[in-house]
Amino acid sequence: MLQDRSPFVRLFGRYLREQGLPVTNQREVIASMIFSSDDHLSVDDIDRELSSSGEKIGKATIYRTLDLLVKSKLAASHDFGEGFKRYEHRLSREPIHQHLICLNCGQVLEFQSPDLSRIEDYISSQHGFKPARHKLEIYGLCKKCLGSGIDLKPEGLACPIEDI
Amino acid sequence: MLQDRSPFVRLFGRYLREQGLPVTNQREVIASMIFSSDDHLSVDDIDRELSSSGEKIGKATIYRTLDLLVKSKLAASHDFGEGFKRYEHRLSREPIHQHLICLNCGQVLEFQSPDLSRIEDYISSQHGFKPARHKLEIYGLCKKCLGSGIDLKPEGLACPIEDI
DNA sequence: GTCCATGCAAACCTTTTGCACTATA
DNA sequence: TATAGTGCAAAAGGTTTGCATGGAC
Repeated sequence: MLQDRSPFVRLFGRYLREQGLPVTNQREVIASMIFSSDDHLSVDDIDRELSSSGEKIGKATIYRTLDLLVKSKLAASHDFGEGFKRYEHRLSREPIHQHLICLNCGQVLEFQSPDLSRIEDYISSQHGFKPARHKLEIYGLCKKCLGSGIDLKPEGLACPIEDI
Repeated sequence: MLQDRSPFVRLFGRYLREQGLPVTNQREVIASMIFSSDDHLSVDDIDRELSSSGEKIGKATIYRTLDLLVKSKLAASHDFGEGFKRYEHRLSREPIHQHLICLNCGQVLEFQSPDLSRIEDYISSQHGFKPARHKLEIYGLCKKCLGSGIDLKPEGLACPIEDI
């Protein structure tokens, strides 16, 4: 059971007012949907859920509102290589950019590793690079899919380099 | 100066024959372009370079050949969130999936961190996950852009969560 | 001669944009 | 009432596909 997330919708309203932008019903509905779900939602997910709850909001408005949520830093967008983006709220203090992604069922699990920022700092300093954010994605098979006997098959050359 | 990469084109030819697929001139030209460059090439990069060297190869053929190169595991595709994919050869024995990406000029630097596989193994075991591959991307500003005084500005709420 | 690849154009999918209309403040 | 948002449809941009032709084997 999720805690009440309506304060975050109000926070988004505050952001809009700060920017001199109108707080519309559509924006609040979409924000509320993002804040109420702990999943990574696609625009299509949102559109389908809006339709099934009787809301009539155009896709363009969904895209435009998601842009605002990302700009406000209350939400973040991800690209898991599916050909479209997914969006999630950023209610936790530290945004998590580390994911375990199942290649079979597409489930996304978040995790955090304190060691990772050490790696980020070290590598960056080695290259004179100023890091702003990072993204670690581990692709593989989740517990559930492993349990149902699914396996991944390699398909390329057995040993590309040594075989020349 | 790059070493001679034509053996890899022949290797790709071998892969095609193994699969019962014809080895065509277009496929060899595209493979050769991938193997001769150590950059991450977009389909557009390839198309432009083909045009300027007088080759007339359709975009569909480029896409289809890149698919084959990826299947053969002689090349890999990346999505850096630009809205299109980039391709690179995988001639190094261990494919590198760690990148420093400049948010200003788009330059991509590869790096390797031995500590990362430790993290991958540890996290995976914690979640009963079977890792197949990973991707670590650090976004920020490269040395060159930092040197020319570029900086990144945050734009969201100063402190989204505490401010409710 | 049989497949399969190629090139072109059309289709596709996600995302963006233009515009007439409506709602916010 | 001024300004910006909304919805729709069209456009845009990357990628895929259908089909007639041409090339590999």
